[in-house]
Amino acid sequence: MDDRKSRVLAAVINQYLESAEPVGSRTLARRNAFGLSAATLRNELADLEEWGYLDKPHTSAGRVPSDKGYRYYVDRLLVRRTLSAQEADRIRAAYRAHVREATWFLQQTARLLSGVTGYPAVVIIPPPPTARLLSLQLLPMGEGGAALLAETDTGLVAHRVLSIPADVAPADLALMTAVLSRELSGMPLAEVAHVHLANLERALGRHAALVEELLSVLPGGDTEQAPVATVEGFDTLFGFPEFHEVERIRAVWELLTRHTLVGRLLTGLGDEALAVRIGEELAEAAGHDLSLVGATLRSGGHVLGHVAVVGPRRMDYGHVLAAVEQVAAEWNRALG
Amino acid sequence: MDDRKSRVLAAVINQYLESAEPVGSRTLARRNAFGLSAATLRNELADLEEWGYLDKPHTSAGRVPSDKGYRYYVDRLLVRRTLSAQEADRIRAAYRAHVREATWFLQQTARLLSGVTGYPAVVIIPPPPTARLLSLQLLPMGEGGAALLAETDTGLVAHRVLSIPADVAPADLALMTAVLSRELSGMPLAEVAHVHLANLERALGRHAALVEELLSVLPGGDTEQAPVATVEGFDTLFGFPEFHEVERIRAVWELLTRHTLVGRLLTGLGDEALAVRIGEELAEAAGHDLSLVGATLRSGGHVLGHVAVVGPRRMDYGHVLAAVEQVAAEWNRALG
DNA sequence: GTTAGCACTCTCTCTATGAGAGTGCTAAGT
DNA sequence: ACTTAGCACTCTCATAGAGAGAGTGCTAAC
Repeated sequence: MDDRKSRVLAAVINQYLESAEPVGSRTLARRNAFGLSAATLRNELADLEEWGYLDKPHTSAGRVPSDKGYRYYVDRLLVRRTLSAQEADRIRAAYRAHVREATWFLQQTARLLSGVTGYPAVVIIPPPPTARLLSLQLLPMGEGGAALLAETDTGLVAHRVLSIPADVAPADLALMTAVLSRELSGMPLAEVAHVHLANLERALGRHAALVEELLSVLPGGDTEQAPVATVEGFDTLFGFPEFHEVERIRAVWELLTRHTLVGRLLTGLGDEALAVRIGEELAEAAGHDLSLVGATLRSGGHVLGHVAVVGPRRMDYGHVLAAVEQVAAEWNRALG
Repeated sequence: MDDRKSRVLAAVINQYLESAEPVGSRTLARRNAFGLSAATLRNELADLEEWGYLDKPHTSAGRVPSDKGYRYYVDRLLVRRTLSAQEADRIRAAYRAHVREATWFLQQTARLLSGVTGYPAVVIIPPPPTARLLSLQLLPMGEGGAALLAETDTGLVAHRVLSIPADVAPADLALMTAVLSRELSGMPLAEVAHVHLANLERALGRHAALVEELLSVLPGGDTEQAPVATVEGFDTLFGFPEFHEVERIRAVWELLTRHTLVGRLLTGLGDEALAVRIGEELAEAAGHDLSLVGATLRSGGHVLGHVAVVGPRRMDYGHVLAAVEQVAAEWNRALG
């Protein structure tokens, strides 16, 4: 692949990113100052197609980038862009807040990323098998209420507000807190909901059953063992011609909202700091005309979850890469 | 409108609810045992059309119910159905949990209703001007963290987990809690975020700025003055032929996710216990082929918010009415 | 009041046609 | 040896016309 072919490939892809229409030799010659005629470009295009960088929808249509073409473009041809000052500020500002709730954080991050890029964004935090309970508090909360707060070593706090029977006094809650802290702290979160309460029962007496019930609603517990995932900006897809059929939209919806699918999508990123997956590389049937730009979220040393922008393969990779990278960096800084 | 015409209208609507296709006199005669010929039915249909209960998409098509037709059907012809035992159980079970968080409650309710009916469901709780702060607590939470818990007289609890500077000791938090409780309790929630802190400043000294910042992230405060709304089950719409064009889907998405629009939609219900809005009755441009079945959520005496199922006008009103009614009743029982 | 019959209307599907865009190949030019 | 003009060919898309199918409204007979 010589230099000229690279330039031609880049030109085809850039034009296709804008127009979403197959690119023909004529318009390519006219719009770019190659100093080459359409006929010469046709030869170049034929070579690029033969080598698999371009596809043709049908015999007499222009060329369209293939997965391999996009891949080459992203790896070698793309000029890494930096975000505008406003965008960078917007991202920094978002992480200046004091809030430290898992759900709030996820939603803010997804919304921010979708807002900046104009594509849907998804954040997922699988309940990490490694996450351990640091503290567990049960606090009186108005009449008949109690707050259950659980802090893990991932830096995020899970919490639930519960109602409790009237005959449970604040002192009882304090007792439960003491017992639970002693018995459960340091325990992997995944086990908390299933913990056998033999020890607890003796210590808690008549409240044992209540505690068991309370623990089961803890996020990450029985009722919410699915990973916590948030998708924002789905509606941006309505604007792209590649999703003008309902079936396409539906397939992407399915992909983005079914936790198992998103989970597979994002855990596939492993611990790469910044990764791009194009079309078939996603290895999801529904995703063959999608691309994903993702990053790994860390807390302390280990992998906390992933954040990604998902959009049509015809995506503004330069911009999205910069945005995802920046957001992940700010997140990691804020929680690291 | 004599009895026979009513029966004909009901038959047309029932058939249209199933098929989504205009109903012709021939099939109508064949499927229903009216003991009448197609020709006679044609006369009846012509009358019903003239009176505005039916429409014709074009001259030589069958009949389709009009808003007025659906309205008559819902008000007079519909046989109120009861939910199946399983459905009723499912709804009851959902409200047996001890959780009392606003967001959790909203999401559960919307998901439940959508799951039972097969249409999208939406729950909205506008920040009630009448809601007053009952208690406000600031509790230490792990290292560098604090939980801000605010209980209002609507029975739901708002809360945020925050990070705080390292030099703020638990004792400081206790002080803040005491001062804030004294100064703010009984205050309408809407004012809390804007409260002038003259009194507080004296009492809190160097922590005043911090407190001010914390209060601003309180739900219902500055950063979240929009009503809390949740939509679940949007994807059910993909299955209906009336939404097979992306523009339709997009319009409904817009309607359901823009808080101002949902707000208008649902506050339009006033305090009706159970209400049906059909097509143009919604008074929303995007909603002219939608219907809504909504109910009012109460807490104590006053209106807390609304819950609704939104779907195509061609909706299984009997089933949806029963489900919405039941869910609202359970909610009101759980929080009343 | 009900029904059969019939002309009429409108949509939907299928087919044919032509315009437009683009390709691949060949032969000539540099 | 590379580049370019020219041209035949292919494929899609938009348009128009024909015919089938479904349904209506009206009339006249029961």
